[in-house]
Amino acid sequence: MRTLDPRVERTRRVVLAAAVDELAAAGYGGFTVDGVATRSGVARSTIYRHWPDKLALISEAFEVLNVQPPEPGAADMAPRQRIESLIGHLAEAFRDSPLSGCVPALIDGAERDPGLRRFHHGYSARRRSALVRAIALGIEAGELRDDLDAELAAAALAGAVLYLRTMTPEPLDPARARALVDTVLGTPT
Amino acid sequence: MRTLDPRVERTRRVVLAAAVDELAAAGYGGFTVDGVATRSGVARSTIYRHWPDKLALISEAFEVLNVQPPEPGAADMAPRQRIESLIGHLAEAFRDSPLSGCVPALIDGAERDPGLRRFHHGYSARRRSALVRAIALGIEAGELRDDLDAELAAAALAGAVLYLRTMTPEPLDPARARALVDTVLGTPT
Amino acid sequence: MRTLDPRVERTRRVVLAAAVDELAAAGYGGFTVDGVATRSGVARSTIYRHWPDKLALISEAFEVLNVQPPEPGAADMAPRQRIESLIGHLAEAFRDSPLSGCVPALIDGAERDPGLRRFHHGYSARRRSALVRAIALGIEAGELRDDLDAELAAAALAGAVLYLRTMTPEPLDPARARALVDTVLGTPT
Amino acid sequence: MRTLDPRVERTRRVVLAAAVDELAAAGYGGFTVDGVATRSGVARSTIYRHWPDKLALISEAFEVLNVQPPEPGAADMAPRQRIESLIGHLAEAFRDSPLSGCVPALIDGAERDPGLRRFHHGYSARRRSALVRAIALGIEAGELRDDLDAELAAAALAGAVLYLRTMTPEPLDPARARALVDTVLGTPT
DNA sequence: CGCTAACCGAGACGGTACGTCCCGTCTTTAC
DNA sequence: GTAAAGACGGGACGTACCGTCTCGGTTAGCG
Repeated sequence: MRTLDPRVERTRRVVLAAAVDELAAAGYGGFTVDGVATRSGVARSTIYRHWPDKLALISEAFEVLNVQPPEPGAADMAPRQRIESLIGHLAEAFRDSPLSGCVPALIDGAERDPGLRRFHHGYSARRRSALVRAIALGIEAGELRDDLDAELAAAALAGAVLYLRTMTPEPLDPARARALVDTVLGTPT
Repeated sequence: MRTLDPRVERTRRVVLAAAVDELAAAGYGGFTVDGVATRSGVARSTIYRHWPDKLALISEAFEVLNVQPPEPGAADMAPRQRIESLIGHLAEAFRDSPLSGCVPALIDGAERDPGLRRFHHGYSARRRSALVRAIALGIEAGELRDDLDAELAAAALAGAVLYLRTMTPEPLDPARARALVDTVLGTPT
Repeated sequence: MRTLDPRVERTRRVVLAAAVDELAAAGYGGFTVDGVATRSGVARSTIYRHWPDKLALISEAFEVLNVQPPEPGAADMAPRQRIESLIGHLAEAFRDSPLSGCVPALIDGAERDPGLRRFHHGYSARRRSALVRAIALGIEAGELRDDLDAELAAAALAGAVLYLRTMTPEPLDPARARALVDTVLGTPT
Repeated sequence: MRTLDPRVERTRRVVLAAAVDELAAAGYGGFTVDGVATRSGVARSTIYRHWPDKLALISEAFEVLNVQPPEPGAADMAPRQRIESLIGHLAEAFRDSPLSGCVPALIDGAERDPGLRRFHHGYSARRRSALVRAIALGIEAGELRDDLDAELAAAALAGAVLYLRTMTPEPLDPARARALVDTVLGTPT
């Protein structure tokens, strides 16, 4: 059983893709195994052969979305530029990507299911840490105010994107990422 | 129909209270009319006589939670003090109040149901406006940096509270509200 | 709740009728609640509201078949005539009636389910007792051989009908009921 | 395929044995290919390689049970003795043998499946013919009443055994085989 | 202070989705 | 190269809610 049966590989792939679609379309609450079966063309019984229940499927579908933003040439960027880039990517992801439609579902789901919560918090921590690192570097380099709490600043930056996405009709326009950074971290002198 | 039948009044009251409990306990997804009926001791049919469907009940349950933080003596406070107070209240609400358990549900629910979304965004806007006003006042008074965008700053402050509540295991400790304000708005000179 | 809700009465009636059909068509093994739902036009969920499970429905469907052959003027008949009449009716029932198609199902079902078994044996006993009584009367009256064991003779008579129905392609022709009686009880002198 | 692969022979043997067990334990309705696979230790797919479907396996399992009662020295016995012996064997088989548990299943199964029905009726006919022959001989020899219909008498004798097995809680005690024969055929003078 | 209108409880009903179990077909892997 | 493993589509099971509906019984408050 070392090598994976190609049928299994194929089934897992198409079902997960369909699950992501379903999640974005119907949300955590409206997510339906029947819907995934229909979308994917895979029989319900087959889905249940691979995932013990709906929750397991949802959790794994979320993991599919977990595509870390690349950090190419992170070292080459000035901290502030790096921060703007990260926030820009975040705003982008929260506006356009399939992830965007799933964020509310993920937040609610994490509230109910411990496993999903673990995944969700872990993923957020990983994403956040890049931002925290960049802010800390900026402070160290004297490029940012030294009264900043890097953790809180990161939470404020990412939180603003989250807030505008989930609490207002208009998510943050990626073009305004710089304005946000300026507001929170101060205009560079 | 001017005066309300006391039976109706009583039914609406106990059902809504039960609905809030149910929401906090089971979340948006696990919310069950049967559950509310059981909790409240009111028959399911009676509930459906007063609310057209589950969503309407949920929406109205949320409105019950909508207790605007009082603004007594708002004028008496210095803007910065006022901001700290508002954020402190927000952090409090997001940690302890029954509202806290419902926020994730509300976020996901708003994503699916237009009516709930309207309510949710409207409510957030009302809450946010107090913060924006205070920040604008602070800028005007020269108490805050003049390169601040009041709207973005408010989103960053409230967003940090939201972010820590929904994306990390630990919501913001109200005692750290001041540290957050200092980080986002700058330490007062 | 003394009087029965007419909807309930109606549902029970049409579902049981459909269940009898299904039983005759598909047998004990092939019996399907879905099939009954389709036949009856009653929703599956409604069926399950009235019967806890498939078995309960099957059992009650069998009871519907339990229409005791009338014993009008039983006293007026000579014992032998009475016996021939009973066997004739039995042969008739085993050839034509809806019961006929269900007998094999009943026999197999009784083997698996204790409740069904109780019903089945009790019903058989009631049916048999009329025959036993008639035979005993015949012996007493000197109309039948006195070396007959009434119980065994009844089992042989009813058993022949059962045997021909279940173990051969051709059930007993009711016209041959008399021949059967003559063979088992002896030709009247 | 002239000579049988010993592995095939072995597989057929153990699977059939397991099938008989399964049949007796679960009945026609509860019979499960999975169950046979588990009981026998042979993989489901292997079973399906040797039998086209569940029914074929069941049918052949029944044939395993088809061990005709030996007729050694049949010629040596007086007809009546021969009849008593046959009925005694039958009563025995219907009380103790693995066959007994399968009879109801066989009866119901034969009702639904033509192939099984053919087998079932054919087998019954073979078994019955020995009885019919013995009765006919007895009539010929003047040992039995000459108003007997041999076929009906055989059906009555075998039917009584069947009836008591399937329609009453107590199958016929083999010790009472003689009493049954006496009742149906008359006490020998 | 009695009548009428409404509210209330109980719960039947048709649906939809869940997660389980088994069937019979089929591919894939391993011996 | 054949047997074992087991994936797959399919379909029934029994459970849990949903939202609609009908039915009597009670209770408020108007006349």
